[in-house]
Amino acid sequence: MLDKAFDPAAMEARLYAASEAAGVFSADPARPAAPFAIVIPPPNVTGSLHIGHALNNTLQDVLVRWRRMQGRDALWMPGTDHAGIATQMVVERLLASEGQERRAMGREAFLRRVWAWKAESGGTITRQLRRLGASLDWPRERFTMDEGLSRAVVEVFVTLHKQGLIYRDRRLVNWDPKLLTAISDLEVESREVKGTLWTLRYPIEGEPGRFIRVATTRPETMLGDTAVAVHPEDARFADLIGRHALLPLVGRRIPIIADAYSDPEKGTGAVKITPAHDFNDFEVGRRHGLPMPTVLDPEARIRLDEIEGELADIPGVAEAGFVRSLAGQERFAARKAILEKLEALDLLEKAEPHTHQVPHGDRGGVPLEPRLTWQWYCDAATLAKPAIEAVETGRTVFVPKQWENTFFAWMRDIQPWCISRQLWWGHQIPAWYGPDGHIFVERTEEEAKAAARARYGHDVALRRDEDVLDTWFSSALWPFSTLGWPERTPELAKYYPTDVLVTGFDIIFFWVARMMMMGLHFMGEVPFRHVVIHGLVRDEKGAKMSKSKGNVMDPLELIDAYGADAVRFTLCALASPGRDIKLSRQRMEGYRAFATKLWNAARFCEMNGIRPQPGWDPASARSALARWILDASNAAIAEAETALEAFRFDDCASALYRFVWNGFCDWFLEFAKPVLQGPDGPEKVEVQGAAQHVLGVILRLLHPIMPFVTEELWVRLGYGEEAGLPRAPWPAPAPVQEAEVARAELEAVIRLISEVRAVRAEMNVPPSLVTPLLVQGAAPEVLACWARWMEAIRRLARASELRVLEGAPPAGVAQAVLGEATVMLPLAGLVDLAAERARLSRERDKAADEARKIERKLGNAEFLAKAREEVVEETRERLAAISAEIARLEAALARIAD
RNA sequence: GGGCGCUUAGCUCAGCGGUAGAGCGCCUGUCUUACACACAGGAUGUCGGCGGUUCGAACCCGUCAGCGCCCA
Repeated sequence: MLDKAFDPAAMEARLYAASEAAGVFSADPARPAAPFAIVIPPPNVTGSLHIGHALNNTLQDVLVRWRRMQGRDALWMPGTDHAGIATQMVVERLLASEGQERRAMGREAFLRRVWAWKAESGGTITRQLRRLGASLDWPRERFTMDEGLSRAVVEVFVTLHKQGLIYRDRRLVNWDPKLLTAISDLEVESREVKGTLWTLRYPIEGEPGRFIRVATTRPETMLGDTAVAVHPEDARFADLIGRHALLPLVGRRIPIIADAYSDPEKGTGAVKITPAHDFNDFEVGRRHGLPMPTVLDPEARIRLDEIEGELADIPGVAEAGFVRSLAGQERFAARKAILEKLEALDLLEKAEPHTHQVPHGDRGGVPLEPRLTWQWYCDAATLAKPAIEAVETGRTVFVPKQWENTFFAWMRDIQPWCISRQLWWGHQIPAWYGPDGHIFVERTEEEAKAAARARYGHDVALRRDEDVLDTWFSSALWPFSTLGWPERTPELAKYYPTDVLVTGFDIIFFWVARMMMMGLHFMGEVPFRHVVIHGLVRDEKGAKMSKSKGNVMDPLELIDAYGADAVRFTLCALASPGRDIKLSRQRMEGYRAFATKLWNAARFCEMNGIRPQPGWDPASARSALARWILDASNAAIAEAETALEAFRFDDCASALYRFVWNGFCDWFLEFAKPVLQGPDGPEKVEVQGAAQHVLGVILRLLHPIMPFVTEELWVRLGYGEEAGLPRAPWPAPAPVQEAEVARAELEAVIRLISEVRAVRAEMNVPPSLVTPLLVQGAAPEVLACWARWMEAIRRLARASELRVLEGAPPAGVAQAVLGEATVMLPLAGLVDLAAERARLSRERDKAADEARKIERKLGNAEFLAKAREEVVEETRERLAAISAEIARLEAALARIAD
């Protein structure tokens, strides 16, 4: 016997372990079944499961479990990402706590340490995914830094380099002065900062006392100014174009140039140009062939080596000694010193409060410095073209389609992708430098040496590039590198392209776009057919969850409290496309109640001799009740399937919720009770047969969303072996004879019971009081139908009998109008006649309102002429029905008039 | 500044051309032997404002307002 309530904590770990051990989550390329493949968005190896992962992986698991049950050879590829910066930071912090430092220990020792950390702590998130119930194919688990994937990375790098799509370039990059590495445009987060706009005066050469005023938010970079730009059509400065200003403090002669970049409306109309420290200035510098001295070192401290020779002393303008004193100063300290000096020289005109956007590193969180450095770049624009085309032609479809615009906007204006990082943890770039600086990009050191020998005629010492690749470079290969590429494995042949990618919109650029580019370039085919984009999980007030706000909901804690099934069901039910999810504990309580409801329905079945009957044939069902529930379960199957095909997890969840709770429990089991508790016989056998069949359908339909409670019941009730449900066949619709007739029959009974219940409740009739039902005006077939269901009506409507009223009704009746029939409940002494009159009048008025609306519609000649015929017909029928009802209500009122 | 999305019952959200829906909450009643994480019943909406298209608009188009996100 099942316990009174189910206890998820007691069963989840056991059930998962059994399935995993039985290998039911494993794909098999040798199986003839059609594939269904999803690759997991690899979580950071440093990560632990947060609510966003819970959503993302629940949705994937629902799809995978569903397709697996449909008989597909389903592969859900697990793995983690080495997460360059994040992991390096974690291990560096660990070292710091031990009083150690990365540089002091050296690269090799540090990397050994990271691997040791990974071996010890890297499995956290994969353990947590198991608690969620994620049916990943664990034996295939991969890591972006493992041997095979690293080989794929080298292969891709070398190939793209030989194709000219990866190259070295010296240009401005976003430099993180805290992490001391270049980062890509995408890792830049612009933050609004309340700062100051300073107006500086640069003296005009040869005209003492005349100045050009420039506005800047970054006075500390002025040491690297090599021009002042004004708009070519700005009359105020026309006579200055072509002349020179004297750069304060430094004494450098800098030209006043005309460039449309300078906006006459902004600031003073003149801007200082610092090509090595500002992206816009860099472009101006390029256009005008300006020198580009760097005046900040990697840690954003002042450095003077590139301008040392230019330092001069000009009274009232430049002071070489002062500038030298800035060397090594941190950028914000230098800013302060420079402003003070300018003020002292009367070259600082004003300072105004100014709010502006300042680029920050998304990892380090400090303001970035544009820095002129050599880095490796990937020609994303070239790779993007086929990816754009693939989405345009529908080879890959975004769901919701809306997101394709976001994808296009990014891809059509894509910039060169800076792929080198000045870190140690990651894939080291396979490039070696010869003594003359020539670069050899090869798969191995041996090949690089051979290439060098071929070039120089003898062996030379090669120096390997120290940098590693952007983490997203290896992630971009994930859909094929995990399948064994560059080997031509059976897995690659069978599962690529994968079917679906499920992810959040925040990584469309980082990851989806890059997988599209690399997949198309190296596999010649898109990496996935559908990209399902889900929303962000927020707290119940709609605020983003964050540690600092303290509103984080920990999925593991939620699983402990409500069970994994309830967490999963909640996430599915709330996953409306294109919307963020506002998650609340209250919602989760509601869906835990649903799991309990299912458990108790199964318990009821068990108590009433409802056991699995594998050979039971639904087509043999004769009774209306059996046919009705079988037909309803067919509808539920269709609804669930349609929803999942469209990635409508919310629709799937609500359709199943309704069917199980309202259809199966509230009506079917209630109707079944009189039969089940009555004498043995064919009727009971048939109801038991239908019940076991439909319960089996329910357990399978719910399994993708609620794998644990369904599997526990599946096994406990005897539907199958342990670990059997994940591979049980997805339910097929059962053939049902004359389903229409059964539907009409049950609808008539439900209607009667509902109406009688409503009347009783409104009249405050105590449930303990049973009454006869007196019927007037019912069609003979309806009467017959009700008679057949008398036992159920007796229980559910608390009726003692149902009989046709001959002659006048007794005094003190409450009445329910159902179409042509009127049902009366004799309640002499109990019924408050005034209340009953009020209730019936209210109903009458509502019906009359509705009738008026319909009449107006039918009175409109244009409606009759232009509306579709079925619509007109339907409207007429509605009017007829409602008119009849009004007449019955009037009659009922007349019967109890005072 | 550009782009996208949202605005429907107290709350969270479905519905996206032909009779306004669900869950929760609220109110009333009930230990009716599967389930009080339950059962039965009830109340609650000029579907953000305005204008247009249409026989007919929550739904399509325009416009305004408020909110949110992304990119400059």
